[in-house]
Amino acid sequence: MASQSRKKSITIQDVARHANASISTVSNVINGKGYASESKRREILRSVEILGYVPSASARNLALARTHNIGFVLRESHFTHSEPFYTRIFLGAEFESRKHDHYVLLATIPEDYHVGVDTPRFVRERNVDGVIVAGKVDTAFIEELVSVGLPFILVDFSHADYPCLSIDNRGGVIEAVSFLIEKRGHRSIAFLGADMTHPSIRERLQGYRIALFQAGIALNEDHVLTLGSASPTHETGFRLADDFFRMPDRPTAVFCVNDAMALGFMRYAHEHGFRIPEDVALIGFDDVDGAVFASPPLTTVRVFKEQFGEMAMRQLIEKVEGSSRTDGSYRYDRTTERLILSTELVVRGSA
Amino acid sequence: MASQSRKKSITIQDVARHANASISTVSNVINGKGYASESKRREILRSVEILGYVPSASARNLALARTHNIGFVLRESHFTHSEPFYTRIFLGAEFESRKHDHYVLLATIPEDYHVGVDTPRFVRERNVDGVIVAGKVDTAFIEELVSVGLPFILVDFSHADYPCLSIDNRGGVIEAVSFLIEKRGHRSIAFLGADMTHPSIRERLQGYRIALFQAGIALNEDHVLTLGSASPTHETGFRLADDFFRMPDRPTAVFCVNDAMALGFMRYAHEHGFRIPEDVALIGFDDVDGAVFASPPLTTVRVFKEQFGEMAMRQLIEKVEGSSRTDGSYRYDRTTERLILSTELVVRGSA
DNA sequence: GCAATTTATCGAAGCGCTTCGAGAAAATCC
DNA sequence: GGATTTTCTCGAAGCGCTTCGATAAATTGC
Repeated sequence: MASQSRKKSITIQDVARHANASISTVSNVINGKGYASESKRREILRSVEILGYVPSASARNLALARTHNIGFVLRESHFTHSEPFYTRIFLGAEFESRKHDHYVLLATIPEDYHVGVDTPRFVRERNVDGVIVAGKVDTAFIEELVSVGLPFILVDFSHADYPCLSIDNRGGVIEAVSFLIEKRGHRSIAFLGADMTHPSIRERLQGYRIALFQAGIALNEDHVLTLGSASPTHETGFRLADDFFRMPDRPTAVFCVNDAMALGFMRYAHEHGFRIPEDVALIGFDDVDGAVFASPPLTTVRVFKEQFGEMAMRQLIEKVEGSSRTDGSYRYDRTTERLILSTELVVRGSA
Repeated sequence: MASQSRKKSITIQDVARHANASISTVSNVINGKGYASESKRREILRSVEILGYVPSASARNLALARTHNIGFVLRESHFTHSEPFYTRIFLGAEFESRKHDHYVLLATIPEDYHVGVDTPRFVRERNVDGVIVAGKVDTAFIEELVSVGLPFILVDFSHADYPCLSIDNRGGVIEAVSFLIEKRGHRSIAFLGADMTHPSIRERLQGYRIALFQAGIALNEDHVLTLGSASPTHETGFRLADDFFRMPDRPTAVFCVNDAMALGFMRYAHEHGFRIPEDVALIGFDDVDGAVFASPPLTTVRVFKEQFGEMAMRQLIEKVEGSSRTDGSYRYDRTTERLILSTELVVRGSA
């Protein structure tokens, strides 16, 4: 059974000996640098094949002062809810990282971050070449990243002038709300939100306002229901639904700031005998997995999450590679500082 | 703005110089090995503090021929569905890994695995000290792991004689079904399943049988509804619900092999006007996030997923550490080969 | 045809760390 | 008090890789 002797892994030395070449030549051939005669190259490659040589990452990293790791950071609460949204982004990033021969190290940080205490191990140990920060995090963390000089990119969040990748929140909401107005004939539409300090959520609110404005509908502030600083969760949606259905002159449609809330809203409706979309039309944002399984399936604004993660990873690696070339110092590339990913309205049964 | 010069990171050399000691002494003090006078030790520690020294993982790994990485492998489909079940296990593992100063590298492999082609990069490059395999994977992969001599542990799966960690599937189902019988007075209970080749699912079926037997209820094979080799997904649950509700002499309660299926079943019921638990009582397995938000909230068998991941990580690291000490060869510790985690019945509205 | 390039190949120094002796100094033993 | 043993400290040899010259051979230029 599985008693296995530790295999002495074969090194570049072995290849060199086997191919009758020097270590440096082998290294060059493998990395496609420098010169090498066709014959030598072939022989070395053959030896690599025969011996099954695979370079040691540790050794290479040590020599290159690179780690080939990218850190991925989110807030604890995001991951603990196994938030499908960020999970997908993570997935996209992970996927992309392989193409570039990088690994992704994950870490979570608490909501209120304390520099030093909560510092992810991989930044303390400088065990990553760059960091992807997903979602809203304590800005103290971002500043720490800056101070240790680690390249990073913010995803679905923004802060000061740092490079970031955002969703087209405004555009997405405008499309959704305009759809309710133009295609479905609603004139009275509520906005349900939470955590209104979040940049993305503010943008969604803006989108809502703009869409109403464009349609010439006066904004009724009573139609904007938010739960202070609560997170936009299923639970929050459920609670706001309670407020909503008690409204005297209740709107005929609802836009929820994300799908989790929309689903919570939907559950409330179910449990209280309100019908969707007959009694109230509902649109969410994100297009999470559960959206399509809801009954009725949720109409929502789709965000291409995997693509989002991929993009972030690509941007970051580009920056990292760039910076390692011009050794000494690097500068963020102004042209790719802020990217915006567009969304797509997915019309299903709820609206 | 963020133009930042690459900081020359400080090394053990710097500490040695600053503390007026030799490199080897510094190394010893840091790792708590060998001898060191109290004065020297203090001085060195102080220098470490002042200079903010953090050992380079690459260098240490190279010297120790260890990576301090643990691989976590699942099937693509599992992760693509952002399967909350495995995500949680991953989380637990990730969490535990930090305590032991390890990182977790994630990889997915396709359903039908081809040795060599699909080999996760970290096993090809021997970039991990051990591997956690979550869920059912192609056995070819497991055999590859054996052949390269990488320690591993199977989670929620088992194969041959390899170390594994399982859920108490049998016990969990027995508790659930007995509950339906004894506390809720059901005498006719259906079993909905899928992917019946999966060890865990077979065990659940066994549990179902045992519970009926214990209650002196004759097993009616027609009450076991399965969808060949399909996965136990939301969709599968939905489809089997259709079969179920068309049954001439339909049972009064249903046990679904997991929550995803139960939720799918529930959606079907909703959409077709059947009421839960009035028309049919429903119990799932896993206690996924969505279970509590369903209406009615789903009664289910809770699996402690995070704990599951933690446990797997602890086991694996123990094995890895052990093996690196007795250099040369290691042997699996027979006493911890197969661990079983118990479950808990969570009674909510659906039964 | 000889200097100037370009191409090939290699040895050796280093990346930052661990660890194995070896040599001193201090403590312990009869 | 001399022989052991224990404690302390350090230099140096790796770990497997990249890379910077150096050297030599082949190619080019005029």
